[in-house]
Amino acid sequence: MNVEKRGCLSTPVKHSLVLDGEKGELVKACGRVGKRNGVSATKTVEALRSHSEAERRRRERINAHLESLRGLVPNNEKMDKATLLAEVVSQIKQLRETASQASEGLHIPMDTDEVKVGRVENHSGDGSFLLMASLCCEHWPDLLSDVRQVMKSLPVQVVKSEVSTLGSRVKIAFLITSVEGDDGVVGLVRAALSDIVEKFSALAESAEQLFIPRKRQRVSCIDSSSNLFE
Amino acid sequence: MNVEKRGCLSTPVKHSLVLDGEKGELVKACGRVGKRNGVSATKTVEALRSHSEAERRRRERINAHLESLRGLVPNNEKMDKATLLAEVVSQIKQLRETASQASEGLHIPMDTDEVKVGRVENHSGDGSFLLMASLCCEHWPDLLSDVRQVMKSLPVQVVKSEVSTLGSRVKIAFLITSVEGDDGVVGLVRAALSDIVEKFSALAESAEQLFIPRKRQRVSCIDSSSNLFE
DNA sequence: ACTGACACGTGACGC
DNA sequence: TGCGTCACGTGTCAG
Repeated sequence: MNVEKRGCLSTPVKHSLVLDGEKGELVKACGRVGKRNGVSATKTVEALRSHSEAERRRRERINAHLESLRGLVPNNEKMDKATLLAEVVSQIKQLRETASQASEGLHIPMDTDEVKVGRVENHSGDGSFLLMASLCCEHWPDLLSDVRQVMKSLPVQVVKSEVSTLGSRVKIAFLITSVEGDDGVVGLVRAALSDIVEKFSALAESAEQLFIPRKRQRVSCIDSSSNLFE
Repeated sequence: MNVEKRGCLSTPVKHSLVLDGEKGELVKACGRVGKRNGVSATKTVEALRSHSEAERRRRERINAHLESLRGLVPNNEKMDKATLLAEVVSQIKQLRETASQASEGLHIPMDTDEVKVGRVENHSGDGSFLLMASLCCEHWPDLLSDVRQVMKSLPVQVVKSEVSTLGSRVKIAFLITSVEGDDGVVGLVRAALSDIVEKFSALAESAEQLFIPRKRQRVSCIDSSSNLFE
């Protein structure tokens, strides 16, 4: 067995004192007591009693949370403690997946940087092409200005834009048209947007590395960090 | 104690046999063995050993799920088993809330000005109140700056903000928290946001009245007018 | 009879 | 030191 072993298993048997019954009573002193059964015995049994009570409190706390978890999974009752936990972990994973899926269409920023550019179906066959572009990254003070400037420099026209924040993350989505129908413009937009998110990555790497070891907050979904309107 | 009690607590002490050591060895027979220590003893110790091994397997299963849960909460390591479970239940509740929230509010700007402020259910009972606020109005150049400034002056903290545009209309939605639980802050936020939309109405009334009779575009959902990044 | 699941008390370890 | 947390073995009940 390669796992670390703690607890009483690796030690020689003791079981000197046994506490039992509704009230703490010393029942057995099977091993060598060694010394007299005077005041030290009562002290020992009292310590033992408080110990077991503390342990019972801990168990009650854990089981209370476990029961409150039972109320959150679909098949709440009559479930193994282990399978309940398994159900909980799958529930969390599924919730995260659906949350991120909902954010696909709803533009909720995730915790990973990304740039996506794709062509939408031609909306009216008038030679112009419709593109859907989005970038997701950390927010920094001049992000919107930079984005504005970059988009102005591209041979596209922004039809609709939507910026949403979640904590310190920000996602900006565009609906843009381009008269140049080839795929070159797709790569162009993607490169420009990638430049922006990489610009921040490089900018952050220099300062972040000291006092923010690896915060990487997972999707805890509502947090109180900075946002666009700070 | 009114809870059902199971296990060895309510029974007189037994501890007839004790299994210990790396391999199962019978160490002590403290109580009355009663019968001979013949084949029945070896059978008993074998049963005891398989029992403890099964229990260890069960523990390992539970702890494995617990560890995989640790990987899903934000502060994964060095956390109490109980507080870990508490964190998990709050995580699930928050994920459900945000999931339901994401599905309901599409945040598409309408063509009528409006300000909505409402209280969301307490998200974790930690005294802070969660508010949902949104305003919808025409877009003008300094709208975002004004909103930013107003929100900064309020005794609230913006947790999430989302701005979407449709044509020349813009809708800005906030998820904000406030430590002051009374309804005063609701009115405060509503008044501040109403100030903003009225500010534009007054500003527009002076100039608009001549050359923009009644544009009133309906919800044609994707159009190519001005946007936030123009 | 046997297995799995639970609660309990207890030793070890950390602060 | 004492208090809290953990893993362990064990008694006990249900299927």
